[in-house]
Amino acid sequence: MDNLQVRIDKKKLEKAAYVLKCLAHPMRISIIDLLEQRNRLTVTQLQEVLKIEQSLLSHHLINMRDKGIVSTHREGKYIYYSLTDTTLTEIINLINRGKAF
Amino acid sequence: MDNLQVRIDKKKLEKAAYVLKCLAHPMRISIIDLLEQRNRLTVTQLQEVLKIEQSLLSHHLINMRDKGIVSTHREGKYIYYSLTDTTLTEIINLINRGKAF
DNA sequence: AAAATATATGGCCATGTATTCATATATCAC
DNA sequence: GTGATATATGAATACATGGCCATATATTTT
Repeated sequence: MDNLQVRIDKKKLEKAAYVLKCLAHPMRISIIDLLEQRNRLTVTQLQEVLKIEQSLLSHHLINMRDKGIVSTHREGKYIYYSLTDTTLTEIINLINRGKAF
Repeated sequence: MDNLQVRIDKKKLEKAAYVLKCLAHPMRISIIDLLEQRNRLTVTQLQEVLKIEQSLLSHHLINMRDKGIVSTHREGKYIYYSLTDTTLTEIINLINRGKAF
């Protein structure tokens, strides 16, 4: 009568941890919040709001892109970033309400 | 006309990142999944299912407790762990569906 | 009280992450 | 093409984290 087990398979656990690791940073949460409001933003636009160094922002964005959280689209000299998955904003919204946060 | 800004205050951003960091690990996600199923479990019970070294599990649990994700209750020689916030399981459920994961 | 069981703690090491700085590349304006 | 702007990259460093081992503490059992 002890059929307790983890219901999420190993691959999914690892992917989830991998992506969550990416959410787990104030600046990246901010980026998600901003992209939720505007759908797409350039690095410069993000930089203006976040007031951080260009290369640091770039590192964060590329980190997020590598993990599939955001996608990019070039238009001339600008590169637009946008969210790939609304799940992310739902998570952020949950966090905004949860008492553990 | 550029009233774009981060809608989450700094304190909350930091707390959220802090807690998310804790979710961002396969073993800890597993622990949350198990606690969702049984409400409360001892370290030994978790250990049996997870099949990991005792001290490692203890480190993870204490990490989670420090971050307010789980709470403990001693009964004799056993210590029961349980989730403090259903938000966490909602997040795990979202992850299980989100395409980014 | 001694032994057994359950859990926590602390040191160590390897690895991962965040940040900064300097530099590279791509595109645009002239 | 030159210079300016937008973005990425890579090295260096500091710091955090995960895992392992040995040991400590608390409680129960004998």
